Amino acid sequence: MPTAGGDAHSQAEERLAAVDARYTSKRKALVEVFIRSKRPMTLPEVIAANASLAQSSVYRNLATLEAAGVIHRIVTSDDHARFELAEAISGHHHHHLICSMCGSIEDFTLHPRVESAVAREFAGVAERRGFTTNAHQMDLIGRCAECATAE
Amino acid sequence: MPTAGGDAHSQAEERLAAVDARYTSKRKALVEVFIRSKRPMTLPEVIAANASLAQSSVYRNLATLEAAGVIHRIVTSDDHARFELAEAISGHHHHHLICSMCGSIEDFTLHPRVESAVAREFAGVAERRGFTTNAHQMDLIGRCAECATAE
DNA sequence: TTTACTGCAAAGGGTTTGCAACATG
DNA sequence: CATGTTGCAAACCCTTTGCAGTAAA
Repeated sequence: MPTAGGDAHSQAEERLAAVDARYTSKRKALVEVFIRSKRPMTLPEVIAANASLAQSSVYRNLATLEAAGVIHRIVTSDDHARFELAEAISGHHHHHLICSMCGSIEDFTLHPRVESAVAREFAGVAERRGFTTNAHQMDLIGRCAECATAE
Repeated sequence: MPTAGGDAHSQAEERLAAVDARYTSKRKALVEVFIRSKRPMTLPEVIAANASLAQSSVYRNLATLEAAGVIHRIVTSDDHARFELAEAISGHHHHHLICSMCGSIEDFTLHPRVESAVAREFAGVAERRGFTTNAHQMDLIGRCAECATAE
């Protein structure tokens, strides 16, 4: 099931094609930034990673890639939204440690046993409520190691 | 542990006092709006529920109440943030069904067994990463019954 | 050549903030 | 009285959008 890192680009191309969008060099460069990154990134971080990307185009391309299911957007109370490769692309189901002080986000995973127990529960709830579910988010909110000592 | 609905006000007063803030009539009215509401509310909804509340004061008071641990803020990709009573006040540990089309939010709960299995996992992860954890969020993203049929 | 994409600059809009009047202890 | 709160209006700033030029099918 997990997708090898290498064909994230071809996956992206396919998914874009399914939405009648092109996999342009700018979009490729954008996806490349996320492949290289180990954690969700804000827009300034994306542009810092590749200065040839224009702000408005990045926002537009992230929206397009999100609609195509290539990119996932994470919104916290931090100023900037953060973006990462969608799980279907990264092949890496995970959760987030979100620092409520500095807004940084790290990934972590759960034991498969707990993960599937939760998934079953979620499916039951969704069905009972007539809710069509795409995804869940299961994140830890707190203070990262740095911020905990900083204070 | 769960707090009876009735003393949400006194809890709020205590927590505000701990932060050297007053429990003014406006703040009381604001908390009252949340006590009466069954789901997280946006700012326009709060003001619609009590027109005597001024926008900027509500934002400021929500920030104060959030800092005091009385109110919890939920940010989604919807335009407005949503607010609800903090679990310590409502005494009601729950999760959210978030509609990615209309932004509406409903509450739901999990079986205590699954809930505590997840809590244990989270605690372990937090410890290993040096993360000081206050809370977790475990929400379902999808389409509410209305939006699913609407399309 | 037709349609999608890009980038600049400007607009949009939820949230925050300055400040003067007010209430509270 | 001294300090915290309120409300209006203006400022903020992340994000979106208009538009003219450019690349791709």
